[in-house]
Amino acid sequence: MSHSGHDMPTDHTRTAILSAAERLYADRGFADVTLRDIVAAADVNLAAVNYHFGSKDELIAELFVTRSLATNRERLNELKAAEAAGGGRAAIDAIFRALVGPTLRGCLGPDNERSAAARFMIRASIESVPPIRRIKNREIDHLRKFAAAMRRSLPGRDQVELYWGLHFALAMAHQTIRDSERLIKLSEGSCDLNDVAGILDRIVAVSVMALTGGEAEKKAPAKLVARDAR
Amino acid sequence: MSHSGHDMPTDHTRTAILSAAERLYADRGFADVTLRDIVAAADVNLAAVNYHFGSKDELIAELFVTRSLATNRERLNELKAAEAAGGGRAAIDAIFRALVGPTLRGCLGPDNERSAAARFMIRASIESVPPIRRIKNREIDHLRKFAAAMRRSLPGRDQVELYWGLHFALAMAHQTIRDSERLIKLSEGSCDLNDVAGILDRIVAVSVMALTGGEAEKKAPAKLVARDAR
DNA sequence: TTGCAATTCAAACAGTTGTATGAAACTATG
DNA sequence: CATAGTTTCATACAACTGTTTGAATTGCAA
Repeated sequence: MSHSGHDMPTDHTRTAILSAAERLYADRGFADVTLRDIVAAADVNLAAVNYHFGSKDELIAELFVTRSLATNRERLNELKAAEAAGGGRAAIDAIFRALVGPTLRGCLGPDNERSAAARFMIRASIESVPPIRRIKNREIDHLRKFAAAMRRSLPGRDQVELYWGLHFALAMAHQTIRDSERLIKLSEGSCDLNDVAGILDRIVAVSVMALTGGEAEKKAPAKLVARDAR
Repeated sequence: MSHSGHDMPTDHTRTAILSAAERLYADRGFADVTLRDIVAAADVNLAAVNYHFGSKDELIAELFVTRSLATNRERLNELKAAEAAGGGRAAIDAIFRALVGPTLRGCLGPDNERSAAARFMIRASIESVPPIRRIKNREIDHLRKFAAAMRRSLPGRDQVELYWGLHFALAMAHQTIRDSERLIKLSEGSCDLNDVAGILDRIVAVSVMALTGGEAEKKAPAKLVARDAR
């Protein structure tokens, strides 16, 4: 069989390249990972990359598209669930949780398979390499769905405030993943980066406060100050 | 004259290389800027880089060290001023302002000279290139001074909370600089990235809230919700 | 001017990159 | 078995990287 060759049940070489490339890119960034590094890690021939993917850029693009769709699906699932539970209007903290939870759990969690995938996405969001830049415009449309959910959740708020809240939530989550090393060194280990649920609570709580401001927090989204004692 | 050659009054070639490199690195990142790009922009000979700096890495290192010292000095000046004004204990919002203000103004402000310098520093904090990685450990010591100031400002707080506050403040500032384009696109221009003072107020206000939690905000650090109408 | 060091320059260097090639090895059908 | 199609492999290629070289050019002092 395999006349067209894009869905062989066990396309060993292809998947070996994909997972090796994802892990290497996640660990060392796009800049200093060469095709020869990838094929060495995957234990396949150099020409296999161009044979199966056409070019290095197309390999990166396929990696990014796959993971991007998976992450977006996961986030939207959480969002839909939250909106269904709230009868069309999700609580604002649930929206933030759906937005940053999947990536945060993926990057900081113990599962190493997911970790490579999530860290790859963080790399992709930072190091702007051409094949990814071309695709990444779709992410705006994805975020717009969260902005819409926030509008439904807090209909009174100025939209600008909502955008800033979204922006800050993503900022805190991404920086925590990207630069966790600095936080650990700075705090000399007293900030526990393994407590993913705690970190998620913390980021969500600050994001909610950024929106609800000094007002009485109506929904008691998370126990912020009581959290640190862990 | 010029026997040792490190302080010629008008070392045209050297400074031309430095400023061209800084601008290119700031705009396009370290990955895809070659020495030939730099010398073309600076309008000097290719060999000049190795003659004046020894190697590409040493050029990057000099650029980073210079800007890093300048930024740190600027931040510490603001911090000292705030602590002096408060009699040894700066207000927490003033500490945050000293921490993220210089970079934020430098990157988002209208001044193009400073802009290249500040955006270069952001690049350096993201794309981890070897010559910079070796130096960047000192930044921890620099941040420690701000952690100490925060401890003096809020002596009751758990230190872990302070570290997270510091971390989140930097996260919001950096992401705002790095990914301002996405925020503009997402908000369809309704988030005004030219209002640097407003953005600074906003980041400081959220950072303070992250620390002071749901309690009554004792110092009314900034008018958060009233800001957006501009 | 002469002489000498500092600087600039064009050219070439060795190494690495992504990609292409054509022969070999494999796979499964006739 | 034979044969056609797919996949692998070693190897070569052209382009580009940072760096070096040695000859020109400059600038200034004696």
